[in-house]
Amino acid sequence: MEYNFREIESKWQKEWAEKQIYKAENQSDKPKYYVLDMFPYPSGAGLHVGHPLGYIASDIVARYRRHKGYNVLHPMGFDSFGLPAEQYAIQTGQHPAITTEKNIERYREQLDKMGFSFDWSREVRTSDPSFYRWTQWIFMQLFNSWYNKKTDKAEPIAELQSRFEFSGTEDVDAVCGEELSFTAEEWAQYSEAEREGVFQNYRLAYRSESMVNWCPQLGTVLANDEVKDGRSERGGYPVIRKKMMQWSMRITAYAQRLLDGLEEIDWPESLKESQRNWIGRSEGASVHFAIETHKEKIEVFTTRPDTIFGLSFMVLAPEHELVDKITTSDRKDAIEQYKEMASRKSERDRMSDVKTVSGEFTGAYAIHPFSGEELPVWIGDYVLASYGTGAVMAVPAHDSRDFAFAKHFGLPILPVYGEGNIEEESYDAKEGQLINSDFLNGLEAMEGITKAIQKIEEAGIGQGKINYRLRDAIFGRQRYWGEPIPVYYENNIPKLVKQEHLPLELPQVDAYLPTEDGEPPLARATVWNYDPEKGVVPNGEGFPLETTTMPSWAGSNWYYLRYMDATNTDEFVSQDAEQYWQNVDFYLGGSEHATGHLLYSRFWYKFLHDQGFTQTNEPFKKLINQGMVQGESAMVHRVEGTNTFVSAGLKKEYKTSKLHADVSMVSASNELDIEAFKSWRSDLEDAEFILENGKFAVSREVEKMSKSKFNVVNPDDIIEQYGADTLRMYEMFLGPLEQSKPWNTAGISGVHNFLKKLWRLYHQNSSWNISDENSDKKELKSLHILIKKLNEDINNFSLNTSVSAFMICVNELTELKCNKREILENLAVLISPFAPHIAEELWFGLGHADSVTKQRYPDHKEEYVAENNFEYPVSFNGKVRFKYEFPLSSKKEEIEEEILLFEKTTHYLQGKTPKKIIIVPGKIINIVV
RNA sequence: GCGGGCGUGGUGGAAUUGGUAGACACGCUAGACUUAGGAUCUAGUGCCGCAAGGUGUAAGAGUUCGAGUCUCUUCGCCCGCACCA
Repeated sequence: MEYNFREIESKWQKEWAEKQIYKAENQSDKPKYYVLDMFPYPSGAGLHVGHPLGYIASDIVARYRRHKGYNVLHPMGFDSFGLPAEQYAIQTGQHPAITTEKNIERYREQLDKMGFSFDWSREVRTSDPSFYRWTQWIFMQLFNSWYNKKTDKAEPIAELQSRFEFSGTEDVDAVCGEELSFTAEEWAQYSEAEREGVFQNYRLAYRSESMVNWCPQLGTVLANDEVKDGRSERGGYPVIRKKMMQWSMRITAYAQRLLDGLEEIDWPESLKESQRNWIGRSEGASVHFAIETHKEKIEVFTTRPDTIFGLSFMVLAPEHELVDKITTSDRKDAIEQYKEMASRKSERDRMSDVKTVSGEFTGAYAIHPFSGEELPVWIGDYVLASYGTGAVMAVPAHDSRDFAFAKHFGLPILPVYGEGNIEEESYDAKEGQLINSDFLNGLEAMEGITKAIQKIEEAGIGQGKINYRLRDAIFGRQRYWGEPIPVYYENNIPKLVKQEHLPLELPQVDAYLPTEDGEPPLARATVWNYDPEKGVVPNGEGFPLETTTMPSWAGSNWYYLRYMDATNTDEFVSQDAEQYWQNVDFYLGGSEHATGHLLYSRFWYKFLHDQGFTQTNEPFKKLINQGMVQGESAMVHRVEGTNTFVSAGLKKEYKTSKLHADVSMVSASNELDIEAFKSWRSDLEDAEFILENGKFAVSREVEKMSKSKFNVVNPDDIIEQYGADTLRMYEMFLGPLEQSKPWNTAGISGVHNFLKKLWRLYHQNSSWNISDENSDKKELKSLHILIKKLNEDINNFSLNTSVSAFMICVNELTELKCNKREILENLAVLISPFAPHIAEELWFGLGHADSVTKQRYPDHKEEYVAENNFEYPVSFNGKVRFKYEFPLSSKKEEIEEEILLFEKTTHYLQGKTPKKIIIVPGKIINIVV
């Protein structure tokens, strides 16, 4: 009987699906364990071998935990709103829902072949109205909330309203766009529109005129994390800065809590560091500077208030609102010209051009608050409008950027620390003693900061302040294929759609493009107005609905909560389900979501926590980033200007250019199938080949796996050839989970051979061959070492070494010709998380009717792992510690004899006698001296 | 520039956390069985050397009885942030 993986795998997959064996219950006496994969965007290309890497690892963990007696939630779904489906729709006119549905079907088919233990009854799709109705619902909660700094949590906006009615802004300490100040009487006089304007300043989901990243090619705005190096993350199109009325999320309200929360979660340090950088907390002071001949004050943020006496000028960002007000008439033209030039520069230009110093004098002077001296006010594009207050106090002696500016324009450089050579460069370190600084003289830098803040506060010109780099997240997208924002406009006042009208479903449109006058695609809909009584009505009736949609991260912000109670039609998740599952115990996904998805979902989770909907502080307790599986592209070398190809080893003798060949035409030993290559493309039909030792070789390059590089390896093909169990184990065997690695099919035969060897252990001469005799010590030892190793490895997510441990054990058992029932039963259970199909078949073959999945994972017994341990007591005090190995066969007497000899001869002991010796034959011993 | 991580055979990668470096696997070399199989089994395989032996974890130094592991310097690679005041 051969190991017929095709038959075995399809048989058990069918069986598992029919019996719904992986369905998780929301009530159980068992402890819960929530294993989550980052759900995929179903692209048209289908899955390649890289995608399932994480799913396999999490599936092993999920199956292992089930064996260990946990009630495991291991769901899967699809992040099905997104750009590619929309762009395909623009080209073909086909509704994105149709393409998406097709792609999901294909994904599901591929996933099913790999034997995953997902509970598909909980599947979610972000583009499904039954799902996004709750995304819209959460948006409404955010719209109806403000952030109270005093209680440090989000509270209902109605509560804020009653405060305004009672005492205006007095006693209101809120996170807001700008500090407002009005009395209850003034509030009473405000019109409805004015009031809403005030509320927008406080709501957690709000509209504001703000600088956005606008991508003309994509026709939409992008969030900061969707822009890389001044270009769009998707597509790589240029992004420009533009002022627009936009929906935003006040994530900045949660900056500190998002930072603090990182301490309590078990995530990779690098990922936490990325989030810390992104949040960018810095401590310092906010200082107001008076301007000569003007009422207005310039507010700056500085981390170095200690250097305030080294201040010699001020610089504003060109976009700063005070620039026009304070510029003197003689400087007007120059300033206008400079502003014009700065606004034309794209963000990318501005970043790539950090070395050129530029700026312009406004003609105005600010007053130094302590010395009373005049400080010229400049504008310069090295000051960013989006950070701090968009203005800096320039201390050229102790800040390299201010230094460059001062040198360039010949402004004074006043040192307040003696260190460094300020003729050459600024001295930026926060070390040394202050000089030339009045009341700060003689203080150490850190003391100087504290003292300066104290003096600034006493003088009433500012206060200590913590500033964050984190910006509010732009939430609206000028796209069709996203969740409609559940808002309509009554006399231009944004109002929420009634809850009973959710979901607010995407309307039909004639095309998926923006309109001619640049309105988002939803503006094309003819039925896109709202009547609070009737719901969505044709245009012409009711009030206009919002036409922008939510960004793709909206649904992925909270999908993991929906899995807990996926079919609930009354709530986004029931309290019972949420209380039971709480949060994700183990989350697995790529590191590319560090400052996007993983930050936004923590934000929403904390918001929902404030609302009393979630129990814990953090959504994902443990997180691992699986590495990317890259492709090994095959490059053929063509002699330039000809249709002649030269084998890789000879390419140096010719002038060649390279092109990608499809990896399916290349053998593991890099030999190209010339006939297949010729018939691949019409222009290659009459190609000629210069061989090397009778063969034509390609060269290999490791690149991202992609269709355009012809290096995609399809898991379906691997499964067809070797089976899902081999694929699963091989992907784990490839290397550490976190590490990126190229896919190389060459080694897969080793894993496949292992499974065949495993199979043979249970069979002899084509039939099952199991002995009911008792197992002997060697067999038990081999088994228990494996159990011990597996328990350790799976808990450490070190799955590659687990596969090796299986191989060692099976090699040993094969050598021992072991066919004992006790050993083989345990082995079937142990391998089940890794290779579930073969495990199930072996378990079945051992005569069991129930599924191997339900078996308890064994614990190892120390007595088998180290059965000959004994202690050798000696009297001696010291601290030397070393190890020595005895052969496996050693007897106690032999070892003792050996030690006596050892003590005499070795110089490590320096004539001393060891205190305690712990001995494990076959292993290294520990000698504590 | 700042922050985080890494560097081990021909290849993927192990190393009980300071204790036999190279587990396991691929590849390669021999051989066995064979009416050929992409089958299975045996032996070998870091490098130099016929061998004894020497040498060896990017390079150099240090701590230690002992360093792939700890410290410092240099080189190289990867990731994140970046005119952030």
